[in-house]
Amino acid sequence: MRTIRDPALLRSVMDEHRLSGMFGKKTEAVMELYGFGKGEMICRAEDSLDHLFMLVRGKVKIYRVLPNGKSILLRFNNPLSLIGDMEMLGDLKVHNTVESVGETLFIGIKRQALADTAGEDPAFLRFIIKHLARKLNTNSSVASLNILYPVETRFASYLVAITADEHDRERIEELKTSKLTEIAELLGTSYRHLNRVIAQFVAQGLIERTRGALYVKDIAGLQRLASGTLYS
Amino acid sequence: MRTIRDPALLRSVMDEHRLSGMFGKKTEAVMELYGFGKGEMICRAEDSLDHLFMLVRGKVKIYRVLPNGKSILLRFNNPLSLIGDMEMLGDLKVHNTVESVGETLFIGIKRQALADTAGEDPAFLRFIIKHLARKLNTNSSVASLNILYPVETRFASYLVAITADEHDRERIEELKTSKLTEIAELLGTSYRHLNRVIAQFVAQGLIERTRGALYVKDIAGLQRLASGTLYS
DNA sequence: TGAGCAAAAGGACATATGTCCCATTAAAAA
DNA sequence: TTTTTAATGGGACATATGTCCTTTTGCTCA
Repeated sequence: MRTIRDPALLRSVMDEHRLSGMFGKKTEAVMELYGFGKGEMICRAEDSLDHLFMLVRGKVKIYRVLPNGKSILLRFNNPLSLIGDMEMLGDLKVHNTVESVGETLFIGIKRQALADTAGEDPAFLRFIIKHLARKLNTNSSVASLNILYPVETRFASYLVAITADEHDRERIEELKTSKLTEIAELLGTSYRHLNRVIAQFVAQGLIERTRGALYVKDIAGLQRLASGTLYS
Repeated sequence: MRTIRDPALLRSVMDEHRLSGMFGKKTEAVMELYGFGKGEMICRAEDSLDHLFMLVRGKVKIYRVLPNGKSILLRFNNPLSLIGDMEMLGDLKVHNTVESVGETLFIGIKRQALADTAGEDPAFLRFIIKHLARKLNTNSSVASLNILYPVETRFASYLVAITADEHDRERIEELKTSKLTEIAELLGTSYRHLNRVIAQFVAQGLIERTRGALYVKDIAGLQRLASGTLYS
C-alpha cells in the first residue's frame, strides 16, 4: 500500500464519482489517496483495519476463507464501493479478504479521523448507510438465490447480469477458462459442474463455446431460465 | 397494526434497551409505539414502508418469497432489531416479508420525521450503521455457510447456537415438529432431509428425540461437527 | 511437422439432497 | 375403548453436485 499525496488527483477522482461536496468540509479534509498493486491484499480475516476505503479506480475481489480452509468468492467490486465500512463503523472484525485485482486506487479515511470528523457528519453517515443497505440487499438476494436454485439457474442469471454489464456486446471475453474456475467459485460450485452446465447450455443453443471463450447466443432463453432471479 | 400512545411504556422500553439518551432530543420526540398481533405482517415484498421500526418486544420472522413462489426463511429477529432500515435509509424496495410471530411491539419513526430529524442526527445514524453492519456480517456468514457446508454441519451449528441461547437448559422444546419444518426452511433444506440428519445424529448419540422434541446430549460432539462454523 | 506438455473438457462413480408417497404413531372423535 | 383423522417419520427413487482421474485439445519447441 502506498500513500499518494496528490490533491489534484484526489479532486479529480472525487469529481469522477460525484463525491465533491457530498461530505462536510471536515470530512473532505481528512481524505487521502492510497494505491494498491495487483494481487495486493487490502485486508484479510483477523486483520485490524486502520482505514475506511472507498474504491475509486480498479477492481477488487472479495472472498471469505472458512475454518475448514475452503474459500468462497463473494463478489467483485467496482468503483464506487466501500471497504471496511462494517469494520470501522460497526465495530466488527474483518471477516473477508479483499484483494486488488489489478492496480487500484482508494480514498482512505483514517480510523481516528473517522471518529473525529466523519462520524459526526450526517451526509457522510447517510452515504455509508446507503452503501451498506445496498450491500446487504445484494447479499441477501444472492444468498437466497444460491440456496434455492440449482447452478443451472444461477449461471443463467450470472450470464444475463454480465451480458447486461457488457452493454450490447454479446461476447464475453472475460470468460476465458482461467476465469471459469473463478466463476465456479463465485457460484459456489465446482469447475467440473459448471462445465457440465455449460455443455448443457451449448447443447440447448443458448451459448457457444470456442477455445475457452463463451458467446451468448440466446439471451432471451437465458433470461427465461433465470426466471426472474437476478444477481443484484 | 395499532398505534399505542403510551409515553410511559415508550420510556420503559427505551430504558429496557438502553436507548434513552442515545438519540438526539429531536429524534426521540418523533418516536411512537406500534403493536402487531400474531401472524400480522409488518411488511411484505413490494410494499412501500411508512415507518422505520425497532423491534422492542416479541419476535419476528423474516423470509423472502422468490419469483418461483418458493420462500426461504432468512432468520428470526429478537429485540433489539431494526425493520425497514434498508428501505427507509437506503432507498430500496422491500424484498423481505416480516411477520410478527406472537405479539410484538415496535418503536416506529415515520418516514417524514426520519428525513426531517433523525436523518440529521449522527448518533442515530451511527446506531443504524452498527445494526446494518451486524446484519450484513451475519448474512454473509450464513450465506457462505449455506453454500459450503452440508446440512449436517449447518444443523449442528444451528443446534449449538440455539442451545447457547437457551442457556444451560439442554432441552430444546421449541423443536416440536411443527417447528422442524421451519428449521428445515431456515437451513434451506427439506423437512425430509432434515429428518434424515436428525436420525443420523440420534444414531450417533448426539441428540435424542422423543415425541417431536429434541434433546441435546452431546454438545461437544455437535461443536466438533460444526467445526468452527457458527450461526452469527 | 511431430513429440511432448499443459490446459481444458469430459467420464465414472460417490454423495448430498429433493420429491413422492406410504407406514406409523399420536391426537381427536365417537 | 375403538375408530377415525391428522401429524410425524421413514422408504424408494430421482436429481444435483462433488471428487477423482482419463481423454482430448491446443500449444510450444525442437
